Amino acid sequence: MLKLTRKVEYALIALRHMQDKAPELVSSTKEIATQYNIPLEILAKTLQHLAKENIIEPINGPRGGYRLKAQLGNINLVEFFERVEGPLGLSDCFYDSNCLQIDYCNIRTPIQRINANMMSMFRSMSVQDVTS
Amino acid sequence: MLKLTRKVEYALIALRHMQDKAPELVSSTKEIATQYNIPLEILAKTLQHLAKENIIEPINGPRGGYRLKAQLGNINLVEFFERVEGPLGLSDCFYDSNCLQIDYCNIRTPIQRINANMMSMFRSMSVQDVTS
DNA sequence: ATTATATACGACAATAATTATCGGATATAA
DNA sequence: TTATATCCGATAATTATTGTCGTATATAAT
Repeated sequence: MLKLTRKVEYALIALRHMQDKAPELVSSTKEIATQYNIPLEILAKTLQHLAKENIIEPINGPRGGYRLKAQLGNINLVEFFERVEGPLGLSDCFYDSNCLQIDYCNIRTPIQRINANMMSMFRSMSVQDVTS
Repeated sequence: MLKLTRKVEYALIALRHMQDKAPELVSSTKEIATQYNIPLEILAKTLQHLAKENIIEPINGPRGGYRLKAQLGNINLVEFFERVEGPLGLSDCFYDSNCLQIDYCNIRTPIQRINANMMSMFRSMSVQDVTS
């Protein structure tokens, strides 16, 4: 409960890895997977996803890989989580409503309040706060 | 990702239900399950758990059920979540360490910082903030 | 005492979410 | 032309969550 997914963790590890290099240098999936002991194929998917989101830039071919494209300081953590994993919320009744309790639920409003607190906490931090 | 479990939600629904009654009145599992459309057996387990945790008091036999025992204002949400679901954290490397990345991980410290923020946010609210 | 209704609880099953794998395609530097 | 890299859909395995079943125990009402 209340955990990050591996995908998000792998994404952050990779971004921090790239951030630690000079900006023009390229990091390959294999290089990152090896260094941090991450399954290659999963990391590959994750990086492809980040590339589609224009957070990193892919370089094809041999000696290719990825390098940072977006300003990590401009992406807050709610935005980042949602771009990597989709809609965010303590309960899914906040963005999707096939919940059996929804018609009678007596905690929806208070949970929504707590959810707002959580969101605003994550929104107050940027990806760069994790990668520096 | 970052969701509450149903078990926690059911527990909060039940606690709020009890809180809405005069303190000496008893609520049965069936009554709550019916009213909020919660699977009876699961709710039963959840309430047994809350009883073991001394958060509610069981009354056996016909016309039995449960009523509040603890002061909900004195239980903060981190404590509550942990008493219902066990150890809490954005990643499980904070309380259990068979993570393949742990030796090389470059985001452990920053994630721990964010985790601390999240904890302190949840610690600043009590169960009563949800049930009132 | 007997019965009906309630909690107690271990074992198990189903479902859903997450994590991981496979196969083959395209791009490009050497 | 070849080797190395990204790209990407389909699928499999694993784990976590959610739900079910069967049976035991407690007790109020009759």
